Amino acid sequence: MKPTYDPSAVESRWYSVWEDAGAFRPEINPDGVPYSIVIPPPNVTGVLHMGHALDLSIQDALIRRKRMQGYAALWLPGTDHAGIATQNVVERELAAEGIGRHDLGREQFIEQVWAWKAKSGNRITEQMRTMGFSTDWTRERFTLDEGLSRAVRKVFVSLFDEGLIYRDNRIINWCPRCHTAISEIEVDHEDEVGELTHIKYPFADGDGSITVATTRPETMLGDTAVAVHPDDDRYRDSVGRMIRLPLIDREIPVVADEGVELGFGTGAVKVTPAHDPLDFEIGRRHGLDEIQVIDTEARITEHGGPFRGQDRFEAREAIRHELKKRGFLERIEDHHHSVGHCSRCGTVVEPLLSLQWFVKVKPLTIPAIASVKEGRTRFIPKRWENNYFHWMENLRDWCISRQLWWGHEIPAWYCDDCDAVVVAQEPPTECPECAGSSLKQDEDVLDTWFSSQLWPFSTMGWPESTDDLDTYYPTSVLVTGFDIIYFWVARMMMMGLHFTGTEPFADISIHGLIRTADGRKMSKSSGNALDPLELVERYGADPLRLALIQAAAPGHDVPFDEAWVDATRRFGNKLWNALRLAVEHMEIRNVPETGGYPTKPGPEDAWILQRLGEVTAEFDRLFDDYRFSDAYGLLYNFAWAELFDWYLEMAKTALRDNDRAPTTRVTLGVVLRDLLKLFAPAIPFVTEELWAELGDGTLLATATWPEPPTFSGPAGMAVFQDLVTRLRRFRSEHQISPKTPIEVTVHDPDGVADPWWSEHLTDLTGCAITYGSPLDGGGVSRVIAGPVQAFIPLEGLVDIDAERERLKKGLADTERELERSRSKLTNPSFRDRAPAEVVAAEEAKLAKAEGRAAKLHAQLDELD
RNA sequence: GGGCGUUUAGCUCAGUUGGGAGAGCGCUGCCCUUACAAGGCAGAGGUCGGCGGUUCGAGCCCGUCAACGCCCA
Repeated sequence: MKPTYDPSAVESRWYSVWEDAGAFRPEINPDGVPYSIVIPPPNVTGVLHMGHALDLSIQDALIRRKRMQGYAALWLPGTDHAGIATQNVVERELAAEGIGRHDLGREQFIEQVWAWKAKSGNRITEQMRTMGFSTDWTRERFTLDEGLSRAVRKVFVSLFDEGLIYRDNRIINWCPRCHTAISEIEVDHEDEVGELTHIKYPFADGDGSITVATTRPETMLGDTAVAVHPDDDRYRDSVGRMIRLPLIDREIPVVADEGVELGFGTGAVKVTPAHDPLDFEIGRRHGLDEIQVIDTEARITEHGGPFRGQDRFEAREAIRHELKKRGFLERIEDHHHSVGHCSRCGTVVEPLLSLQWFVKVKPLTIPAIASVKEGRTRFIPKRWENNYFHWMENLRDWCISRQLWWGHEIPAWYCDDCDAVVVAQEPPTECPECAGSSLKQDEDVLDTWFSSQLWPFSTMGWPESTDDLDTYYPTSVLVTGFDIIYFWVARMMMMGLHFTGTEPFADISIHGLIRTADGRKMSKSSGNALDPLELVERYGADPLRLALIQAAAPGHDVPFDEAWVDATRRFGNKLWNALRLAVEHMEIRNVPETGGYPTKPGPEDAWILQRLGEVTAEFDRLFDDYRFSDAYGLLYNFAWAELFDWYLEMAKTALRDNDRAPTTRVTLGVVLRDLLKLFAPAIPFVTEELWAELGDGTLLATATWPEPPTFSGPAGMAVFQDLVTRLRRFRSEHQISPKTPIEVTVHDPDGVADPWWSEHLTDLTGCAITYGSPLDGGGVSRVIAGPVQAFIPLEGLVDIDAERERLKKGLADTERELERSRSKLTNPSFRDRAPAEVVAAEEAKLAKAEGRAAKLHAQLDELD
């Protein structure tokens, strides 16, 4: 074994071994209880980012542990087709060659996208392999696979037949750069300082005017009314009068509508039904014309008169200028408001009146809300369910059609002869209304989320009735970031319940976002994003995984500091060397994969075995509660602070004794084995490599989960450790070199010290130990550990005054403890009301402190 | 405006049945002890945001104020 841990050497070796062994397939545990997770499918265009790394590290830990526990554990991988993102990527590549997608035509363009996917689409899955994630690649899925596409068509048609999908003219969010409609939640609202333009709208009869305020003066071209609140006294007399729209000279009415916000601007608002959702509703209520003045390129249409052809922002300035020139502009003031941007490309979204397909979501939300309310699916941490409820309860219909080419084509056909709309899973040959054969399919595709909302069951074969669907659906847990609870989790709940009659997952484990060390959001554009693969190169995949898992408290954001990866890599080195000590210097090899615990462990062996049992139980409890960071924190500290710092050192001593060596060797073997097993779900590579050195030739990835039997360690262990620490501190405080021998007489009136102590004490503290009566005299001091005292002749070692100071400091500390205990115990209501065991514990504490104080007093007297 | 969250050691954060505050990094002193100097040993450092309340007892429960953050409108 190399003297230092080299992650890259270790990590290149194991992935193919595991895969070849079929370790990632649930069939490896043919009799196991099913346990399943579907991966949140990353974009096929994407590369692995820190968020994926965290999300997948958690899932891998879950699935690897369950696999070791004997479950038929399925972790199903795959990617989604990411409609807009992928189309953008390919269009950009073509643009570099001077080709637009319309030059190619739809069919050829789609071929290009598939070619691109074949070439670069597996990048993220390669990265997943580098990270060591144990997904079952034989079940890999893609949202555009034939089976998943069939599921999409089936769902679309069913929802249409049930009246839950409809086509209508409504205001949608249009991205003028991506040239498609997007849904509400694909719009990012950002607060911006804009300008509120106050415009004078004169009455048509020439008698006075009404002032409206708007952040978007360019939309006035499409105004078809001015609206005021019916309760607004200021405008009571204006309602019903006509206004002559400036610049356009159209006559429009003043209407009263409760949708007008009383406090905003002047209380009178211009109404542009074709370009604002609220105005649209007002328009429908009052039968107003809907005049589209901005087109899909965000340019002014022919209805915009002189401004026709101008970009919307250009037109805004031009219109302001013209209004001012003609005396209609009253004033412009700064105004904070929120502006919608396309979450994909950042372009300001344009609300447009447009004919699109929608899902009527309200009926679907009801069972999805009930599932969580009634606990059939639970969020972890629980508080995230509030966000879920809030969103579900305020959900508006979902615009699902996208004006893209890459995606699932909408299974709707329009008859040229009779205007019938045919929605069907397979292309119809003739129109069911008029029997005409001239049918044209809808040109749009569906929102990518429409297919990924089916992911937990479409990947398992639905709508076919497959073995996988029977066995692994519903899934056990969904692990994801809170940022896609709306996009994905909520919709999977609705669809799962509606189409399979069951919740798609029992638990939803929510983790936070990875942020930069100073708490900011990582983003490609600001250049502050850490690349997980680069971190893997520098520190190793295992250290990155462990750092992520340990840093991520449930549901909280993680300000990620690279220093953590460095720390976990150093832990890896520590682990490496602990195993190297055992294997190479203690010749512990061929440890059996399971069992093998010693029947008659020595006292130090029994101690570490007891701790192993306690830590394993606690680890399992934390892990089962999805508290991964706590679970691995516990294990990390057990390994380093107890096993390595104490037991390994004690084992060196025990191994010199031929009588004790065999059980110590056995103990060390099984404890290290179980430690490797417990760590394996988080750091699979290095643990597998170390097991190859320590073990019996089996694979750790498919080994059984540890269940150590109960052991009972020596009662005096805590006192022993306390004594060791205090003797070391004595050295440290007096600056006595470790090489300077110290003769210590240990006095043990209560008989807590076992014979095994002395050799360990010598090795751990460098003190020569004799048991005996207290040493008297001024030249002697002592170290006190519980009932045990160690007497140390000071001659030639330490200065008496320095020792007096040390003792006084100890006495002061003890007296503070005494004071605290006494004040509690003298309080009668404490004795009355606190549980008996708490009172007893406090009394024991007091007695201990009193004994310690008395000994310190005695010692100080003797020194004087 | 509504909802959620955060405020604990110099920094970043844990702390789920209320019973004497923890980790990583950083810092101080000593030590190259043949597994590991990517290390060992010992240590310093906290009025757990402020105020009030419940309780024998509050980082933890309740109220209130303040600062910061996220989501939604």
